[in-house]
This record gives sequence, structure tokens and C-alpha cells, in this order.
Amino acid sequence: MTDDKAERPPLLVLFGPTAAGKTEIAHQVARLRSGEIVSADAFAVYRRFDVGTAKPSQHHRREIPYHLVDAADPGESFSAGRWAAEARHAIEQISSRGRLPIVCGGSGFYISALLEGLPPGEARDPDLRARIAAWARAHGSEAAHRFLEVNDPVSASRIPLGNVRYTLRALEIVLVTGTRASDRPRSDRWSEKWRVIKVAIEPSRRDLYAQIKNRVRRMLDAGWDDEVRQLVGSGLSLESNAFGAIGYREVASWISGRAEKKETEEEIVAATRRLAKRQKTWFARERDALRVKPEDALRMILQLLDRRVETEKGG
RNA sequence: GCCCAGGUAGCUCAGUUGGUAGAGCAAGGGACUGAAAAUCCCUGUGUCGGCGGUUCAAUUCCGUCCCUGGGCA
Repeated sequence: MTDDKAERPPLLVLFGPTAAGKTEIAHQVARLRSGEIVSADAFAVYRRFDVGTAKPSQHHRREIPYHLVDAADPGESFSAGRWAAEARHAIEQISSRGRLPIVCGGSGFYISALLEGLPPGEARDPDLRARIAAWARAHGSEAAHRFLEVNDPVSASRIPLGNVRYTLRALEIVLVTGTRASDRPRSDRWSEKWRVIKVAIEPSRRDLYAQIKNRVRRMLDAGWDDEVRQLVGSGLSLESNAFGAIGYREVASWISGRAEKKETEEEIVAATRRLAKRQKTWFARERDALRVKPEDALRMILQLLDRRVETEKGG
């Protein structure tokens, strides 16, 4: 069993809150251990959303291959399922080239979709979704929740009355698949092929907040406004999924004169902190992750990778 | 100097026909089955501007002072 485990190819998975310094750490690991990076970031996938999504720099991207950055047009709606499928493919390719796949990002749901899998089949139907949403608007969200209670009581009991999005999604699953969302299998065995090494980057709250503040200011001074002007000018709707990225709508308000730069900055900082909090909550469930401070991360990760190699040679 | 309007949670404000007060936002905690940087759930003790007075009881009524807007001089 131990030998069998040692034969599995390594898969490094790096996660943590936004602005924790994950990107730089992953990049250094990739340089030092022949790695390639798979970005686990729900908004870095969108082309032309560059400044506000803190994508790796062009310099970094020339040095190391980055996967799933700029993988979709801003008008597209990405999804955890699509990301996980593409990420799995990329990881297999990287590994088959004898290089180290490094998953790095802060989208907890995406990482969970990658490692644990999602139920088979998308169970998605945009037309039906629109019709259910219209029905819910006409009859009220309570009625939608009651309808779910009849068709999938377990999901209904898990989903708060106020969470219309989850309620409608669960209804969509029942109507599309004929199966209750709560009955769908939610795990597959993909990750068993790998020696998964999970590392959580955990800065102190004080450091993280300072980093967030600095980073938002740098983004605002680095042409975020011009980027938003171009996106809006090209006809992209503010309602598009990509525009849901923190800060983009705030910057749009600022450049249209509806908000001051200072209050825009404050709003974005606050929204980013709230994101970081939700990310911490998400990652707290990863009990088998090595937890490290950003300043120790590179050294600890290299140690971990090298120790595993030693074990393999020794075994 | 005079006349208005205000001073209530970190912020913006509601309210108490007198029985010590509550929304939104912020903040903190949590959930997460293909929109996830999304969506949602939980958490509200604050000299109700200061000091006096009336009252069994004042944040509420009265007086006075201070502060902030606006107006008149």
C-alpha cells in the first residue's frame, strides 16, 4: 500500500485567501521543481479581466506555463464543472510530460470539484432555468421553496428560505434529471490516482488586511479604470458573470462619476476582506492540508516535495 | 448675535403619545452539488450630545450649555 502510494505522481495543491501571496509561492516552486501551474481562480479564466483579478504577470507567464488563465471570453459563463474538467486534463498532460502539476488558487468550490468531483452530468438547462426563475418571481421565493420541499425535501431542509439561487438550482436539478439533488453522488475517484499534497497558505489577519489594502491601491493605480473603460466600451454587459468579480462594478461606478475614487477603494477593500473571510471558512474544512505562513511556505513545500522523493527512492 | 433643522450602534438613519431602543451598511462567525470573487444564514448594551428640572420612572417633556448644518444680520 505504501509502495503503491509512492508510485503515484505528485499533485501539489496550493490554496488560501486572496492576496496571501499564493501566486508568487507557486511560481517559485514551479521554477525550482520543474512545475507548471494550473490556476484555480474563477475570474482569472476570463480574458481582458487582468488588473482586478491579479493574474500572474506576463513576465511570469513567459517563464512558466500557466493553465486556465485567459481560458474564456468575458461574455461566457464559466462553471466549476468546466473548470474541473479542463484542470484535470491539464494536470494529466503536465504530469505525462514528467513535470510537476501545481494547482494554485482561492476558489474553494473549484478545488473541491477537482479533487472530490461533481455529480455526473451538468444537470443544467438555461431555458428551463430562466423559466423557473420567472415562475419564482411571479409566485414568490417562498412558493419556490415549498415546491422544492415537495420534490426534494432533503435539499429543501438544507437550503435557507432566503437563498433563492440555491433553491432554484436544486429545482433545476430535479426537473432536468428526475433525480433529487440530495441523491446525486458527489464524489469520484479521480484524485486517488495522485499523491495529493495540499498546502494552505495562512497569513495572519493583520498581514492579510495590510496586503489587501496595498493590492487594491496598486490595482487602482495600475490602469484598472482603463481596463474597465475598454470592457464597457466593447459592449460587455455589467450583468455578465465576469463583471461579478470584486471591484469591477465599483470601478465602473467610479469612472462614470457615480462614486469617488476614495470610496471606491474603500468598498473594494471591504469586499475583498469579506471574500478572504469566506475563503478561510471554506478552507478550514481541509483537515489534511499543511498549514503554513506565507514566509515559510516555499521552504516547507520544497522540503515536503523532496522528502517524498527520498521516500520513493528509499522504498 | 438672532431664527430654523439636527446631535441615537463604527457609518447613514428610524423610533419611543414618558416604562432605558432597531433597520440598512460596516464588523465578526458560519454554510456551500456546474453563476462560487457568486449566493445565503447567524450575531445588535449603545453614558439615545453634557448638565440640571418635572416625574414613581426621562433617550422621550421643560430649562440651559456645547457641537454640526442652513438661513437672517
